[in-house]
Amino acid sequence: MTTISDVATHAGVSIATVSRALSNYGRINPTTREKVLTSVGALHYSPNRSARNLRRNQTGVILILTPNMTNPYYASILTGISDTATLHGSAAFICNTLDDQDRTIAALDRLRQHQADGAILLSTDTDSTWLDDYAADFPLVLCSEFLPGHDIAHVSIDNRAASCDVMRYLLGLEHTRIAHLSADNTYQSTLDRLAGYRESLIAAGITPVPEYVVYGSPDYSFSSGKAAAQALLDLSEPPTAIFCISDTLAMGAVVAAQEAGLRVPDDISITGFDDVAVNEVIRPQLTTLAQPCYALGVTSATALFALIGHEPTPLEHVLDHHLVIRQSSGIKTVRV
Amino acid sequence: MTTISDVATHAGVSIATVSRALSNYGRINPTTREKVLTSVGALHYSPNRSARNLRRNQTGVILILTPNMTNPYYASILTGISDTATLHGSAAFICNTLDDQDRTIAALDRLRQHQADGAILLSTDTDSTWLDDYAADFPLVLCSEFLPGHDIAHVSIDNRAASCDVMRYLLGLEHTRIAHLSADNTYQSTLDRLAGYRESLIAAGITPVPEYVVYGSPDYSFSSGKAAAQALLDLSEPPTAIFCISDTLAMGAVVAAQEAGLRVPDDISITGFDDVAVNEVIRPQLTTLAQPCYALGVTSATALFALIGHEPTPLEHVLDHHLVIRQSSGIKTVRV
DNA sequence: TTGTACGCGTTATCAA
DNA sequence: TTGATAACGCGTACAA
Repeated sequence: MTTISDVATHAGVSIATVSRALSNYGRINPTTREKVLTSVGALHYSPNRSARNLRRNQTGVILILTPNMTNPYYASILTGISDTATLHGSAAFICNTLDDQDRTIAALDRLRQHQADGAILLSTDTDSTWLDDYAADFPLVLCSEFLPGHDIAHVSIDNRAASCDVMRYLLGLEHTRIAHLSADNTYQSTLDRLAGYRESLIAAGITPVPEYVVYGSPDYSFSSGKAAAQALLDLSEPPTAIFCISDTLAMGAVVAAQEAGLRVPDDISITGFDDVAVNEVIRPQLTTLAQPCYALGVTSATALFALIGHEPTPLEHVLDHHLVIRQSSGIKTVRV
Repeated sequence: MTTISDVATHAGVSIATVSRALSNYGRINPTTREKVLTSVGALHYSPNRSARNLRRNQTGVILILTPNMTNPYYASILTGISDTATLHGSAAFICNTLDDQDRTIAALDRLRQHQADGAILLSTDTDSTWLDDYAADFPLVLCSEFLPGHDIAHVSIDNRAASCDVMRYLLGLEHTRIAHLSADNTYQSTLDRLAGYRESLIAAGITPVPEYVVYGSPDYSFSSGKAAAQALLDLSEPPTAIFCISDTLAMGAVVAAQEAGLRVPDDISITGFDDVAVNEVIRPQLTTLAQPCYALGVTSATALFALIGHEPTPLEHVLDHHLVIRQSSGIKTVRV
């Protein structure tokens, strides 16, 4: 293990000089600096981060907590965060929490242990009130999801408005029997999308049908989407459009419709949410509400570094969304 | 920031006693121990990892380097690694390298900087000879891919044998015009699968047709698979079966075939590789060669911790694979 | 059984 | 412009 004093000896200077040469702190003779850097190269020296962190009381590391890597929705967000971290001279390390509270807490405890400067959470159930304790003491940003009424910084789209956009589109296609394929979790986004759905129906003068609201699994699995959609199609008066709150659920709905002998979008319209990359794989291609994933990542990380640097930053960041119209939706046709 | 001496003061003992109470080092009076633990709880004390790491010269962190999070193939591997790390009292942090050499090197430099005890690489191009330098100095394990002829620990299946299994299956279905949809990278797995394909043809007395070997993008993208498959279907004598070296490529091939008006598997058989979870989404469901992803992760992590602890561990771990027969393949039928 | 004191490798203050 | 030196918080010989 080569240390700073090895370099000092090799270069014939003091450790203070080596440190200065490396961190550009204070004035230093360019010639000395060169000499030091040569020694650094010759000895393959890298500063010991533990020692540096101990002294500086900061780590140059941020943590990203994600419930599952399977969800393609996170891919661009993670890239956005990583890129921004690099720009700030930090590393972004991802922790796979698998939606397990013990793992989540274990990861967040790394903050208390001075092993990371801050953390970004990629999913937050609305009952995670214990988060307040961490947010009070450490830089924390919630990405995509957040806890209303809590003073924790968060970045997301306006899910209610986005939901209304989807509904405006479907209503414009003359659909009146519109179902909502939600998920069995308490994410704020889930609640907001449901609220937007209900509001839009009422605003259009349509009485919401309770049977038209069904739920997939908490993690939006394909099979749960398929099952929930099948239940809808088995109704005596099935919907002519299904508004799904994730692309994976929508894929399940598409397959359910096809297996029921229905053509998408001729017989039934199906829309997704998020616009994940896998969408290109499924046929028909999904009409979906696109989230600005990369920007969500960048914005979250930027806010986090502001918190870390004790710079002012708003508690709430709302990013723009847009509807992407593809093949899985169309104007309502009369059944033969 | 509460430190060990705060706890010592609060408990009315010395810092040595606090340290002993926490790390179970040496003899300590149970009563004193209780007293200390009470103070620890009251003060919400957590040891400063930087200080501890500096002193112990180890971090309790391993790094996982992954080229892209989009690839569902990695999901179970990552879980296997994380679970094993937890068992060893370590945390597994994931670095998104995006297949970028600078990012990869930056991540690996964390080892030299004493910010991680070891690393697992989830993809390795065969020209990454600079890896030897790191492997010589630090615990390193290659998962799924490896560099033949280099002394770096690795865990994978026998790709050549797996390829032969796929071919034996297709040949048993009486296919003779079998194409190979490979990828434009130099992964050892890619080369091995191609070798198994060629060998099997020759062993079956079939002369390999150069036009039947086509290439998708280095990262196995859906669209590249679709394009490559289209080229195959445009041949004057198109294949009756396409052996793809990834599920994503196979999905592309399926769509290409369908758009060309072919039925899968009636008109053409298509097989994938890996058996990633998204497979349940695509119809027809893919026949594919399943890799033991979770076990690959567990085995890699176990080997890494052996290296970290200077325990003996074989350089090469070969895990079992198996063929999963689903809907995308069938017996060769005569075209009408 | 407990406490004192040194050192891990840095950074940063202060004096030269 | 440089060097000596005191922290940073913890673990652990060694002494008590």
